[in-house]
Amino acid sequence: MRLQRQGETLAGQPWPVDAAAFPGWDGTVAGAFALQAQLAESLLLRDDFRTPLRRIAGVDVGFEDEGRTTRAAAVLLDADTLQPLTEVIARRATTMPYVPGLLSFRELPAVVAALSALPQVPDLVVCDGQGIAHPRRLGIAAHVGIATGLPTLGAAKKRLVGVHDAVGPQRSDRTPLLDARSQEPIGWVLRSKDGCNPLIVSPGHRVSLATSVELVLRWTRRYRLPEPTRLADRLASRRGGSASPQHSLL
DNA sequence: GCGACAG
DNA sequence: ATCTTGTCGC
Repeated sequence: MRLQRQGETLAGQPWPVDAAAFPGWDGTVAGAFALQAQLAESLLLRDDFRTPLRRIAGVDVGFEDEGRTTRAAAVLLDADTLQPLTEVIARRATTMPYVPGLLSFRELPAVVAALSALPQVPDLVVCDGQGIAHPRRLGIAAHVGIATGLPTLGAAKKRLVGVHDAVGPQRSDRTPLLDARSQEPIGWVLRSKDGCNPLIVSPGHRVSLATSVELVLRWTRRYRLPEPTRLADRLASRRGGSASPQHSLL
């Protein structure tokens, strides 16, 4: 990789801009950083969702054609039984490369398309990735929340930023994820299953720090990932599992 | 300058 | 994320 001047991207040129999804973005890294910081100011970090929750959704992304096509899967499930009600898939041409910290610029368009294809609006959305546990507090879960207005939270398999103590070995054991500089809490490191690596949980939009972990724990059954994200992950990654409604659109 | 770095 | 077999452990 070669040098990079101000206003340019890693490839030396601005990326194609999706005006609808990223209003005002100039396609540069600097512009993306500024947009993230600005959007993060609109995040509501208090519980502001329908109770009791009835239908929740899980979203995840996979790729086809050696990465040329982005495939987003959204699964709507009953908030109590966690049984899948509907599954949809949306495809979009991939426009951006993966850049740590800019994941939403690559996956958001397809994710929003998939959520829009659901027959009913979910009360809360679980995303595969960070919420506010991000350099500028706008991980994909937070961005999806701002873009759709829906309550969201992120359940990531790995840490992007933040520091934390060791986590206990038992399911439900957790430790706060803190901003390395301010020491402010930005999420949790949660042992969702015995013997498995912990999850990094953080609120996205309209969900509090305290509630984000409780919900992820409540929605995690016999696997490491919470059901919403686990099911969406299976769909997006072209894997199967058990029988369930397959309302594929697109 | 040297690592770290969601999916 | 994706390419992929076997293998160790609950």
